Amino acid sequence: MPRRGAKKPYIPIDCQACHVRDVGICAPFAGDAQHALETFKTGERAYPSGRDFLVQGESADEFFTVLDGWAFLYELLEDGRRQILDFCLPGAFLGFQPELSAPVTYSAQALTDMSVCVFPRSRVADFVRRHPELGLRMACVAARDQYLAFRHLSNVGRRTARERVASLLLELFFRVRLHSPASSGDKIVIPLTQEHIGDALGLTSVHVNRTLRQLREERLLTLKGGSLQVLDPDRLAEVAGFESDVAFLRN
Amino acid sequence: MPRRGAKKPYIPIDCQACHVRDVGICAPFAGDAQHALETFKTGERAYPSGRDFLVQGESADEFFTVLDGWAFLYELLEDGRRQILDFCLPGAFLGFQPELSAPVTYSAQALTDMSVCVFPRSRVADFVRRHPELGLRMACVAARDQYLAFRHLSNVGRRTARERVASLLLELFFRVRLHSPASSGDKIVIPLTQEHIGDALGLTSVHVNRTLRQLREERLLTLKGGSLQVLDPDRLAEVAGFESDVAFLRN
DNA sequence: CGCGATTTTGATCAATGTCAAAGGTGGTGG
DNA sequence: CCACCACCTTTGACATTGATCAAAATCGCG
Repeated sequence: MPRRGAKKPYIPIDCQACHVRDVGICAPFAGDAQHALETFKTGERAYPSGRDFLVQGESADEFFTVLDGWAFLYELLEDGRRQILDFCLPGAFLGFQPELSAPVTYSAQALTDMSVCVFPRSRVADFVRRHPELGLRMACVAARDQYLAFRHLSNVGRRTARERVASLLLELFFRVRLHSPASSGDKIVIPLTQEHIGDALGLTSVHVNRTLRQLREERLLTLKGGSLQVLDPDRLAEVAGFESDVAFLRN
Repeated sequence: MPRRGAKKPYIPIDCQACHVRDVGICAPFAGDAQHALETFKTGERAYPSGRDFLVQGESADEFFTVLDGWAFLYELLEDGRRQILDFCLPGAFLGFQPELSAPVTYSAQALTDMSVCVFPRSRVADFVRRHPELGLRMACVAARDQYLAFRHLSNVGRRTARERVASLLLELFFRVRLHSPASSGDKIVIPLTQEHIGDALGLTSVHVNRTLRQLREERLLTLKGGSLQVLDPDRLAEVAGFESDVAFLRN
């Protein structure tokens, strides 16, 4: 159980300079409207790798946009089994709850050192009243997250281990390349252990390992030391059972 | 593959009389604000049991609130495997998309004869601008749906067949009793086949059957002819691995 | 009464989990 | 620079869950 400690101090920064300003929750405030957003956000904050910055059942009075680094959302069963629900990359919006004042329904842990943009729950209703675009935008972002959760559910419920692993890695491959301008190569950095992959896919890390070996032996991909290399994207997509649509790409 | 045909004619009705007016998307318009909603909704519509009223990949220019009856959302893999994503009861809001003009990302099928309230996508942005509460509300409802999808994912990814079946049936038991005022007894109507249950839980209908037999033999529940009787809610909750929280109840 | 859909059951099989141990790897302190 | 440690990966042997295939029983309904 990773330590949880005092919150890092806030580091206010202006939205104009933000590299995820056109993405997620912030997209509707392009250009001149951006100073409005600055009145809403509380500031920025950094979390070290491994930190649980949201804990299932505890109350939180803020939500976040990821600025840098990776995180993941997860649920823990009583006996310790863990299900990873989603991987969060820069631009992801998280911590928003069905009831604004209710405790959080999932936990979130930093996978790398990361920084987030912090918004106060207490002022969201008021802010949305003055900027209705934000409300609609949050609904759209939530709908997209639902879509991703549904895809994830289909993977876990109806696909084989092989298909699941191929599907997750390919999806992450595309998502990362979308965000990193230096996205040319067939290699990305992916800060996951095989245990993370297993917990996301409903598999044992041991079985993930065997599956990865198989995919490696077929020269489809390489996963080693936090670096994923996709050798044959087309054939991998076939294994993953992707239909033509790669629509989940945008963020 | 169920038939899909001409749309049923619209049946406009006033919101004051609506029995789900305090629920889902409509909740913020309680009382006098309700006539505003009436200017937004297009009308009502009926679908017969078995009808696919949303089809993955097709475009739709409307979204819905369920008024009566059950539906389910699902995804189909190329080879016919089906994953049921969610069961929709009266009050459920569905069909809203990450991009307002994009095609639907899942299919929806009526489980019983049902009626829905229809909203036009084309006017939502405009309406939200005039009624910001709706935007926030949609975001909250979407967040709740995400919570349910996450629970579902944890069930499928990290629980045994026995736990999954217990968990799904207990959840539906509570959800139904919440909505039907005559919710006293230990018996509810549940229009699912064992195949539906399997497709929701990532199991074979054969295995669902064996699991149900086991639960029946332990005098935990009875599922027969569309009627679910929960004989021992507490012990069933234990099997399902529910923590104390039954927070997912509200709609 | 008869038909199609669903449920039930048995026999067998395949995918994935469990347990255990042996390599690797990177980081830290001496 | 080395030794050690914690954590991760890899592999093997074996156990178990749930899938598959097939057939019978049952049910709802026209």
